[in-house]
Amino acid sequence: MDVRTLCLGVLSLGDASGYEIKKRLEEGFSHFYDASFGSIYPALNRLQDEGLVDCKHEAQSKRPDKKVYNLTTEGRLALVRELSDVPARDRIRSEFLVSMVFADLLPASHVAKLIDQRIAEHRACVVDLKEKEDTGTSAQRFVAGYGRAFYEAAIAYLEDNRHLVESEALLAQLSNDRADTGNGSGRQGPPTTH
Amino acid sequence: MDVRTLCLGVLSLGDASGYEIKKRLEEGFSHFYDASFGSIYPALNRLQDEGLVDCKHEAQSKRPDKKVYNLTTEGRLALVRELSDVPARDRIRSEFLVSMVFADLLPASHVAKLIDQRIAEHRACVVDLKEKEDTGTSAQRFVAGYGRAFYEAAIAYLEDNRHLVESEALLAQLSNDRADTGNGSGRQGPPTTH
DNA sequence: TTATCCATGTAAGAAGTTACATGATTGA
DNA sequence: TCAATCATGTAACTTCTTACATGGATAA
Repeated sequence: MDVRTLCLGVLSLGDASGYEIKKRLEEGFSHFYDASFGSIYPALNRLQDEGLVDCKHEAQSKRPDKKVYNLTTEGRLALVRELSDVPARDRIRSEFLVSMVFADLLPASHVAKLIDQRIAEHRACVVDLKEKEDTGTSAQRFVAGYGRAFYEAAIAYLEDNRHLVESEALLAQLSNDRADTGNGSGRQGPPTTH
Repeated sequence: MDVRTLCLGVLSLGDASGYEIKKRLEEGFSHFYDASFGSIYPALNRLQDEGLVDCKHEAQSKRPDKKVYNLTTEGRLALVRELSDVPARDRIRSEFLVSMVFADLLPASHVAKLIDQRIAEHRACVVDLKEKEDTGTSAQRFVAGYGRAFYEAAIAYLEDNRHLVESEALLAQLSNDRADTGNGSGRQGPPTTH
């Protein structure tokens, strides 16, 4: 799944310019996909070369022409073909979770702050998604609800279990404080693997 | 957060070769990060050039030398510095959710199959993570639990709400069947934006 | 006998981001 | 006056993946 397919998808919901496609992605997809202008504009030009989209120029005063794209029949077929493929597994890159794995290398207060921030962000996402559950197609509401279910579960988990990483970080710190003559690490040696 | 930092992180849990780093990432991080050999080996060489890791060659019969890396003091500092940065937002690429947004372009049976598969995959993940909650550091168990909370919430949501996309797909199909004289799309025109 | 594990590495290519160029309009 | 919105586009760069090269050992 690449930016091209994403553009086709957005266009299947209504004609749009590159600029508008970006906006609609931000509104409807930002929780699980995004794309920059630097990838959208070249993608649209290529889609047009390949006959998957059509484009009408709308002259504007003192601004570049607005190029409003629409799906061709071929484009719609290409989209359906793409969506019919078995979807690749979700790819998640979470720096937050990486930080949590290594929480005992960080000051306990920092870990607490990271978790506070994360909970606040997730609460904001819940509010955002609640609004979206009142708009769009049934499918869009379904996806918004899915997102909300995730954020709410994450908030509950973090609140219930944060002590696990916060107390560990605290212990590691104490151990570091005592270990001024040590190797600079309060951690135990490597876990015996195998 | 890049592969380099990930390598430093894994090494903070114990010395390892590039090959072993890959294995440990698969075991402990695969749900929210991954890396291929093609990125790990060059990363380790660069880290060594920069003095962030050290390396001992272990001769092996009939195989390339095993290069066992360990963090230097500088490397440990670099890791802590990296983890202390405000983490970037999670990046999630979910082809599954994209397919769900456009569910009404697909046959209802296909949508049902996608959801069945997804639920099965998530159940497998839950089993996998439950095991991990019995091993590793407290922080690793915390992260495994976080993952499990997510998958369980996702399963529950999909089971409770799948009818929203499945019936929509069915309706769209019926509408398509009737619209043989139309524009090839059973969809309504673009939603009025603004 | 076929596949998987071990073990490292390179090169080509894909796909994207960031930063820039251009520039009027509008709201705080 | 400063930032944001609208509007498209290019070029340099980063980062990662995929595929390949090499090849013995071991398990199904």
